[in-house]
Amino acid sequence: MPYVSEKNLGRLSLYRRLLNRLQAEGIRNIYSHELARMAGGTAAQVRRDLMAVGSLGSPKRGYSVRELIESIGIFLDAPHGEGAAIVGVGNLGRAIMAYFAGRRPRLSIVAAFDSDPSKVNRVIHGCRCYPVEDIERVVREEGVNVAIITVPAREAQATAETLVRAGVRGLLNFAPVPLRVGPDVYVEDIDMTMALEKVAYFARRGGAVEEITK
Amino acid sequence: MPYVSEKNLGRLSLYRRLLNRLQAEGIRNIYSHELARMAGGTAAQVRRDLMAVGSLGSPKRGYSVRELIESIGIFLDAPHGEGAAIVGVGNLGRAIMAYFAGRRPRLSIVAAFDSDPSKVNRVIHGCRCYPVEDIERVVREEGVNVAIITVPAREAQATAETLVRAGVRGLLNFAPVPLRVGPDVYVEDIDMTMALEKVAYFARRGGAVEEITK
DNA sequence: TAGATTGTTAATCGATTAACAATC
DNA sequence: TAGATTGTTAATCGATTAACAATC
Repeated sequence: MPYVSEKNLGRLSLYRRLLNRLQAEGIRNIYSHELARMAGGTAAQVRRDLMAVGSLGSPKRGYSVRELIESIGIFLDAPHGEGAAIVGVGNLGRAIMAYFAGRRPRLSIVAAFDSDPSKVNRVIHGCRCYPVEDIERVVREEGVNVAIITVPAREAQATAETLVRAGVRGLLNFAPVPLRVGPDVYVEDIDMTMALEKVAYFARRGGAVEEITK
Repeated sequence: MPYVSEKNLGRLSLYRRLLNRLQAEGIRNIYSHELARMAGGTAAQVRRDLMAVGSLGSPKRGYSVRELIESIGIFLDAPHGEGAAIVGVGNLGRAIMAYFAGRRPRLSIVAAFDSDPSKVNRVIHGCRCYPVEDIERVVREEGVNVAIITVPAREAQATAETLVRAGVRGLLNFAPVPLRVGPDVYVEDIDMTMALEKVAYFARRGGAVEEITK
């Protein structure tokens, strides 16, 4: 399987969503420059990205929407679907659970954890909430490989360590602190404060600096 | 004022947060390699980033924590503070309002908008909720320059256009669609689906690919 | 065929990393 | 002074962009 960079991968995820919309509209074929316009990139970049997943375009008809969705799926998705855990069922945690609920059958949140006894054992957005003491047991039992961290900053590092100990190898971190984990664990940070400060800064400076996928 | 890239700027935002914590602990000076370890980067990179804001380190004592916080602030913050608007007061919108509520005096959410009449005119997390019809009026009156978009995907583009018409020059977009705006408007996308798919992919591939600020 | 698009290679660009003299 | 750290320049790296022959 070929190597793709993080940026490539992000764009593939975006392309798939756009392609799904096109398919729903009954569109069967698409040229690289059309997809580029929708995604906010260049045609050459789209072609390069698609090459990475083994694209099969033709100069006459461009790419088959159906085939692209399929090959991106083979590339991106786990063969038999994947279940994620979420730790921290506060405002943000619940919003994220609602966001992902019933959206992607191949990548869904299958277990939630919180230290607050009043939240434990309830079912929130269709997902059972366990006490944090059960992280290791449930993660192992469910074979969970990725987790979302939405706990307060001061608990984030300990939470990450518990998850990694239980076998998690990918973390999506919403806590505004860098996590220290081993090199075999992939961490993606979503730092909303940083994002808003960036927006405010560049808005003052007069916009520009086209951002495609970041 | 010197130019900094988006990545530079993001790291500055992170450094400031780390420095604030150090200051609270009574630490007065710090070396580049110490800050680098906390932020997950290299000492050389930290020095380069700090140079951009006019750092004044000394080989003997490193950098003054107080001075760094001050010069990053001068660089990052609007001179007289800045108010942001948020459009879409659903689960995610409310969570984000809670997240930013009372946290940063220099960058706070001052107005919320929703099309649902049952939400309009209520005060949510200390912030008044207006009908979307009032966006142009309120944004102009409050001098709002940046906005957060948490509306459903199909409404995102129209929302962005309304905001830009009202004078907004920076958008933080949580809707999973690329926004088409003029080159004088800065857009930062936070795409949670893409983020989770990336984590799942690289977790399967066996982690690695150190991410510092993304 | 003619013409637009594809796959692929070469040139460009920008950011990170390495190196090192200047400094306290 | 000796030694670690700083500011700054040069080398490296990787990704994007431009170019173009091959294709339908």
